[in-house]
Amino acid sequence: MNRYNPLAIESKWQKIWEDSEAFKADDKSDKPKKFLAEMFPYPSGAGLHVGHVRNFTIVDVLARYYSQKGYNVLRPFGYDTFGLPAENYAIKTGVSPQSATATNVANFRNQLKKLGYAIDWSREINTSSPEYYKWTQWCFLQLYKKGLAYQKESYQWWCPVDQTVLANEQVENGHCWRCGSEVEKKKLKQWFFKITDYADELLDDIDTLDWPDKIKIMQKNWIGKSTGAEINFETEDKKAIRVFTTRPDTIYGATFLVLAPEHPLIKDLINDNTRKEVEDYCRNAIKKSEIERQENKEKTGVFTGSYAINPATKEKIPIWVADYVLIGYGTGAIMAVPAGDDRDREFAEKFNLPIVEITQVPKKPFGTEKTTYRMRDWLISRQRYWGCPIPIAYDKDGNAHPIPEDQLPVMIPEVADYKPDNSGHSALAKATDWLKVTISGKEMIRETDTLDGYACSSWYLWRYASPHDTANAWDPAKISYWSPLDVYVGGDHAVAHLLYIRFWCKFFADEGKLPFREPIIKLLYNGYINAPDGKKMSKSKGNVIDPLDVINDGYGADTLRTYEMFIGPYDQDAAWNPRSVGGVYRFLNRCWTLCFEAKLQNVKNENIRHKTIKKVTEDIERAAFNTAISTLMEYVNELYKVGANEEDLITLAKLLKPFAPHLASEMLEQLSADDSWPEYNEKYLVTDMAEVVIQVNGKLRAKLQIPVEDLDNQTKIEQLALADPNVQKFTNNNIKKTIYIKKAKLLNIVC
RNA sequence: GGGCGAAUGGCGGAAUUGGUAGACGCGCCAGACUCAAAAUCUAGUUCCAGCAAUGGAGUGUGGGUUCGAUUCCCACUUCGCCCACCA
Repeated sequence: MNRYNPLAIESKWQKIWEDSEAFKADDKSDKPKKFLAEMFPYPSGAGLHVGHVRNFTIVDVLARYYSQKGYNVLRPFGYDTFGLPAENYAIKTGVSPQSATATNVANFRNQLKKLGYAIDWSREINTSSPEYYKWTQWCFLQLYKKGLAYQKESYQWWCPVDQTVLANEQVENGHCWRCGSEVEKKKLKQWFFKITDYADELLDDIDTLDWPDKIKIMQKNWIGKSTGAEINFETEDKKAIRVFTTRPDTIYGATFLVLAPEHPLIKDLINDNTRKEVEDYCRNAIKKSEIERQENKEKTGVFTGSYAINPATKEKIPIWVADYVLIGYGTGAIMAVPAGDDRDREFAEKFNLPIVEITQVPKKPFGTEKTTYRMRDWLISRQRYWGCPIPIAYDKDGNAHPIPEDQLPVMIPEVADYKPDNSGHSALAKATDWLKVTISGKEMIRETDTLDGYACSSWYLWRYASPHDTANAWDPAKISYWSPLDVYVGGDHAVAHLLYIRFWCKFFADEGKLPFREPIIKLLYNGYINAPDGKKMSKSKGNVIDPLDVINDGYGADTLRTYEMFIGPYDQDAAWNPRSVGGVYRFLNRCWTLCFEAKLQNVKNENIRHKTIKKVTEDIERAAFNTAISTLMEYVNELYKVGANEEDLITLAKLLKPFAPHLASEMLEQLSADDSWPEYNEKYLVTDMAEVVIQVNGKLRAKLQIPVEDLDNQTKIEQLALADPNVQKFTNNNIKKTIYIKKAKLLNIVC
């Protein structure tokens, strides 16, 4: 007797798919298209983990399902290869990031092939290859030309260990998202993208997206639009202090002003008595790490010595400095209304400032209407070697000049030592020859900052349309055929990446380079897979499940894939259960046995077969992969009971193929069948007899088998129900009314 | 502090629009096959009572709406995630 041998079957089909370039997408086709992708991974040295497998398998199930349905499917793959781990590894070992990245990509590619993914390998992209980052630099220059890439000196998050600036999104509870060390503030000249120009459109278009509400709400909160007013308060010597408030109507209760410690007017408001105290306070507050500000929410502040006039009450009110007012939001100054705002009240109580109830509301509002956003411009400078060089050079006066497009890419030079120095420059500053560049005949020095990795991932989906184009970032005709992306799958970057890619899409649409304003139609945001103990998998805890071990232990890729789809709803976190893996293996083994070992039976299974087709199809459409698989399990269990005919096995193999493509291909080959997605026929969904549930006062008391044509005959059903002894026991001939729901095949007798 | 979500057997989960709660899988239990084990197959498995038919209870807690509530409403408890002095 033969046995299900997944490893033999899988290597056979993987070779067939590779040799025939089975998943090469067609740039022109009469068929409707589907463009599907996962959030491309950072290829770490550890290789694939089970979380990747969940993410990529969802895409693969959809890609195979739509192919089987007759769509022209584009399912490419890429690697997000710039980043700190490769650079830190280089600093530690001397192995260049270029070389470590090549090794890791090759390892990922081999592992992906062992999973049998339906990837168009001719479209593989890699953000750290010069052919790719040339166009990342080109994108930067387009933004620069329109004034959307600009330099500004400001206080920025600085990670003292990684020696780099971090964006707001890369600071988690006052700690660096990479190395976990406490971050500090540093005043630096940095490059920014002006994402705030698109704040309104980014906000308004969220409602048009077929994305999870959770993500949409997070993006809305991140953008944080609020409308209010800016009001000028004059000091006694006629200096204007502009404040922002969402409640201009509370101005009669404004009893003092508060400025952020970084506010530029502070130096004009202090006097000889207050100078030292205020300057000390500001210096400390600016230096104070965010973690200290958070841990100690006790209000602190100092009086400047100056007063302003409340334009509503004409009262003289003191001007204070306090770090609970943030320089980056509004105008960096507020009118404090302690009677209406908890923070202002706390401050007033601590410093004995007047708390005045709001007695009137101004008929004509003070100030001018103003909208503000919590979202700040996107800080893109990174003082790191292993990133996309910013295509800028400086003349001898320090003025920035773009590198001409025909001089792209600005290549990453080879260096001997990858360590950044402590002057705030990356290791690129050590490449002395590379630093020198001639633009329009003038000697200049190159920018040594590199771009935030999120810039590289802000356009990669469009590169998939024409990954080898040497004349364009993306081919206009091909991108209009494939884009926008129909389904994007991932479990990370709810705000950052998914907001940035929307921003670039809108910008390039305005440039006439993209014929759509939203890059991703549908987003599936998958949950994490945790260790069997329910905790996060981590090397230090030693609870990591290696997906390649699961395959090589003999279960095979089909079991691994099917198990990860069966583990639970795709959007929820799940804990790995080794025993359940065995259960899925048993299921595939039963499929194999039915096809290769069992005798075909002359049975009529139309009803169960067509019910199965309908349910599995609908479940895949609504991304309920776990119940699609349980439906297939029910079908197999039924076929074991009643026997299977050839049509049953063909249908089973076709429905199974998105999840277990190797086994299904083997079955289809044995059955000499193609893999076209089966259609169900409504006429087989109905049976001769139907079960009607009889309730008395909402409690189940009997089940009746009646001919289907009698389902419309309520009188007859009632008669049959009342003839049932168990129903009689509970009704006692005392019936108030009956409710019959045909759709639910349910009769409720109320008494 | 604010926002969002979740809570169902021994465990993971199902119930898609208010209509038979517990599909499917794990585990457990019994049987078949075997010298035996593994593998495989068959049957059972929410709890309580009962040989059984069947009855009672039951979806975090307390209330409400309804003929009927895991599903809708109100209050609460616990857990998870996100944001967090944004005026």
